[in-house]
Amino acid sequence: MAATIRDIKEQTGLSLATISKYLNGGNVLPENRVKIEAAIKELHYEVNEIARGLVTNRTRTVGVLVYSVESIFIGTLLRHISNSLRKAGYGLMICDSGDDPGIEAENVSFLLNKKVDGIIVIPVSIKTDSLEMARKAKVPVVLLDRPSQDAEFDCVRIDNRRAAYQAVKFLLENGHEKIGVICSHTEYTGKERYMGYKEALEEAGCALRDEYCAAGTHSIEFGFEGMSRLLSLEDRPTAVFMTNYEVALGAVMALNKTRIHCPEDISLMGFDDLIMSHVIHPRLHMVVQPMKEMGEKAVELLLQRIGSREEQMAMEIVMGTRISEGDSVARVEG
Amino acid sequence: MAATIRDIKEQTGLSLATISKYLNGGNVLPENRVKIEAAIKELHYEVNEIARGLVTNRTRTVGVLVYSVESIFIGTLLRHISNSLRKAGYGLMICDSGDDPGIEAENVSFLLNKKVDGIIVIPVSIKTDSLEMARKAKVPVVLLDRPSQDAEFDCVRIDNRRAAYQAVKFLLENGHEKIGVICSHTEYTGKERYMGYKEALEEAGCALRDEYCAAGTHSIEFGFEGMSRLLSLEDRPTAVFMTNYEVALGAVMALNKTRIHCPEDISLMGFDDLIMSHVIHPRLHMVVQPMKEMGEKAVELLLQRIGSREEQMAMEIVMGTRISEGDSVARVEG
DNA sequence: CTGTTAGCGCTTTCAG
DNA sequence: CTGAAAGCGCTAACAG
Repeated sequence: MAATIRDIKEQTGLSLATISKYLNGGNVLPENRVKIEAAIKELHYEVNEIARGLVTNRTRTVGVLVYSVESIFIGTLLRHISNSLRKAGYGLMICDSGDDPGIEAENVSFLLNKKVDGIIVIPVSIKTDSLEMARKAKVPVVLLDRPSQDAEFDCVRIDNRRAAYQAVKFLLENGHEKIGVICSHTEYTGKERYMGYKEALEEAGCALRDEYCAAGTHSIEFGFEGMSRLLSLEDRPTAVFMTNYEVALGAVMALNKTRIHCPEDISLMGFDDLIMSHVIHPRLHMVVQPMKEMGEKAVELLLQRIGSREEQMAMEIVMGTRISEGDSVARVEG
Repeated sequence: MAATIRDIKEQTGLSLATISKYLNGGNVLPENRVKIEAAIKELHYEVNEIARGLVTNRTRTVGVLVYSVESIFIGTLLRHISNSLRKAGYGLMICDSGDDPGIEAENVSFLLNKKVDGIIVIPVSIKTDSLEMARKAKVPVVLLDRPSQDAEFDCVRIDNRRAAYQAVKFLLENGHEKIGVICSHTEYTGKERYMGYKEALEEAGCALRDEYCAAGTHSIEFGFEGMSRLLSLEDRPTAVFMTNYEVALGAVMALNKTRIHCPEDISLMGFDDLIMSHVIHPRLHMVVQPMKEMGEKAVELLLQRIGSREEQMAMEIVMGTRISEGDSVARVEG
């Protein structure tokens, strides 16, 4: 059996209270501090977090609820979240919702049952009914990547619409007028990014052509299909905006199946700088979100909420994005 | 505050013991059962897992230690593990080792501190020193995908060497003699798969040509680089075996940059049937491992170990693989 | 089958 | 600053 605080008591002759106080960073006479530290070392003592949790009602564990653990985007975010949490001594309990709001709700209740101190969620949708239980239980929740419809929860995200707007504007500034888009019309980020695309075109007085918009899901499959569709058009676009990482992967594969070259024949603008970017030639121009900072901020905000007793107003942290330039956008003459 | 077993006691007039017994599936008089159930419903009572854990020394939580949470292969495995675990009422605490054995060791100690009931690990390497602490603490460990050097731990995996052997044999049977390989020489699976490749060629009496072996890491980047290298050879191979998913992705991208076509000009054999397979044209022939079954088996074995008190001999579960046929292998005439 | 009684290992008043 | 004592919410003997 592992050593307990009681063994330390025997070893040092001090009382439980004193030892506990030391363990929690309280002030203890130097000589006692030395004794305790020696005993801890000798007995390989480590605090039993479970017992501590029972009395403090804190488990030093946070739940992380993601819409799909298979997504590369999520994987990257997860790495940063996990690192930050570890640094703070917190563990993370992961739940995969499999893109299903019903499972998401079940997972919330599971996590509450596990008595997590807080929950970071990358939600399936902006309808966040599934999170009501957490609110009732007064367990802090921080949304990541996607906000809730009514801004009732803290959220860390980017301004998807503006990011897309800037990306398309970049294409416009390079003389492109026939700009296609491959996006998702089933998810929040995809829809927002489409709106940004639309606004940029409208502002520039460009006609919005239905056939230039390939709307499906944020998946490699659809990226492939969408790009194939755009390329087969009689009057095909001179530039294409791909609204997420998976879409861009599939789209580039589709392009590579053809004789059409980037950037000579067609310009490309992607979203999210993940592993692929080091592989694709030419290097893609793309919108970059600060993944690391987003993960860290979400953790920071959550821990802050966990730390403060009183409830506060929900807040949104909107991170900036930038366009990383590659070699995939050509200048065309109007 | 949430209701406790004490509130149920007040409500029903029964003793703690009876209620606890009911909660743990024991036999209780029908009338009492009804009373208890009514009280539970009314008070929204839920067991406090923390308190239970303190006395039973079980947390119903297992640690999952992965070499990198960003890998798509891991993501897929994670989904299956997480599902199985959830079904059994277990939570999973994830730790990302970032491909670093040092961090892996730290994570083990972190998980032990969190009092997980067992650990599933997809290890950084087959040198599993980092797991010694778990063994000492008598916390069951099940390895997944990669075994430990000395087979000291339970393990669920495939026979990488044989799987590769069969894949290459398939190519040989289709008349190919000039077969290239893109593999990793830094990781266990890559090395094993290379060995399988080698054995198949030797058995068939084919010469092993150094320039046909592109050895690097299991990454998209290296897949791209390796394939580029093979394609640029004067006397290039007629078929290429790509020993993992990321490598195959990169390799296909490299191929698509050229005028060389698959399967007319070159045949391809991949490894792991993940999302990509639905996108790449022609559909790849590939070695398929039973990801779902592997994840499930690992969980099953671990829970079994957790359940039985006595220590048993380590066992290996080696799952079968199969070759999924696509359109990427052409028959060539010897 | 049910109730009583002890704790699990730790924190936390409250005195001293 | 330190110690004694109570108790977090639950399970596990052991009687009855």
